[in-house]
Amino acid sequence: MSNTNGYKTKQREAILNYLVENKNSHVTVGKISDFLEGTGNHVGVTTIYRHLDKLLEQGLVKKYTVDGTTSACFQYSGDEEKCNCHYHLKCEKCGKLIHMNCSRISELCSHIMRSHGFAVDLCRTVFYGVCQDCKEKTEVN
Amino acid sequence: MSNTNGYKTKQREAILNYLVENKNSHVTVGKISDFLEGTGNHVGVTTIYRHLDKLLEQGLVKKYTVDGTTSACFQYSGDEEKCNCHYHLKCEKCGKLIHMNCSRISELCSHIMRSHGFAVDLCRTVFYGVCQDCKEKTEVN
DNA sequence: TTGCGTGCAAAGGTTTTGCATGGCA
DNA sequence: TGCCATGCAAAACCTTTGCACGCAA
Repeated sequence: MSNTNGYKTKQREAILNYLVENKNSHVTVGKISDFLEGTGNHVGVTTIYRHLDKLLEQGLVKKYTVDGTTSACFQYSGDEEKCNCHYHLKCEKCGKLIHMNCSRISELCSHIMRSHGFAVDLCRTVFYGVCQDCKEKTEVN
Repeated sequence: MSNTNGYKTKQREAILNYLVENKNSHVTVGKISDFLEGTGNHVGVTTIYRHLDKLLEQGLVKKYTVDGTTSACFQYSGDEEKCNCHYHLKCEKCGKLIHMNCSRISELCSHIMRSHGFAVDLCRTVFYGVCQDCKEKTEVN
C-alpha cells in the first residue's frame, strides 16, 4: 500500500519538502508556487494541484478553507493524526491565523464525543474571534 | 444597535425568507438564485452576495465550506443573542447543523481567553465533524 | 522505449468591483 | 430629494482540463 507514489521527480520532492517544513502552519497553492519560484525552481501550479490531490488521497495532507480567504489551505499531517491536538484561531480583525496546541481542546472533543455522540474533526475547525493584539488596539480607541 | 438593517426591499425579504425556510440545510448562492428565478422574482447574484455578507456580520447566518464543493454554503442560524451561549456542530456527511448547549464550551472559551488572550466569537465558529447517525451508518458497512 | 509527469494555455467556476439606474424613506 | 440598494458587465481569482513534450524507470 505504500509505494503508489509514482516517479520520483524534482517537483514532487520540492513540494513535499516545503509541506513538511511548514507542517506547523498551512500553505496555499500560491504560497508554494511563490516559494519555489523564489528558490529558482519553477513548478507549474497544475503540477502543484495534482500532487496535492494525490497527497490528499493518501491522507498525508489535510485540506481546509479559512473564512475570508479565497484559496484552499493545505497542511502536512504526516502518517499519523497529529492534528487531533492542534486547532486554529482566526482573528477577524487582522486576519492572522494562529495554530495552537492545547490539551483542553482535546478534552472538549472527547467530551463532545462521549456526551453528544459527535466526532469533531479539529483539523477542519476554525475558531473565529479577536486576537490579543487587535483587542488591545480596540481598547485604546 | 438593532436596526442597521438598511432599507426594506423585496430582494432582502425574498432572500431572508428562503434562508429561514431552509434553516435545516445549507444553501449556496446558486441555489438561492435559482430558487428566486423559479418564483419569478429575479435577484442578481451580486445582491445575494451582498446580503449574505451583511447577515454574516450580524451573525444571523453561518458560512461554511463543505468538502468537495467549490462554492460557499450558507445557513440561517437565527438570532444573535441565542448564539452566544451555544455552539454549532456541522456534520460533514449529512449536512445537518446541530445547535448545542453545553457548559464545557464556555469553559473552553474562558480558558482560551485567559491563557491565550484570544476572544472566541462562538457566533461565527462552527465545529466540523461527523454526527452520531452518520457514524453509525458508516460502522455498519 | 513506455508511460507517467510536467507545464502552458484555455476553459470553467465563483466571487468581487465599477458604475449607472432604481427605489425606499 | 438624498442615499442606499440593485443589477449588469467586466474583472479578478482559483482550480481543472486538454494536449504536446519531457523525463524517470
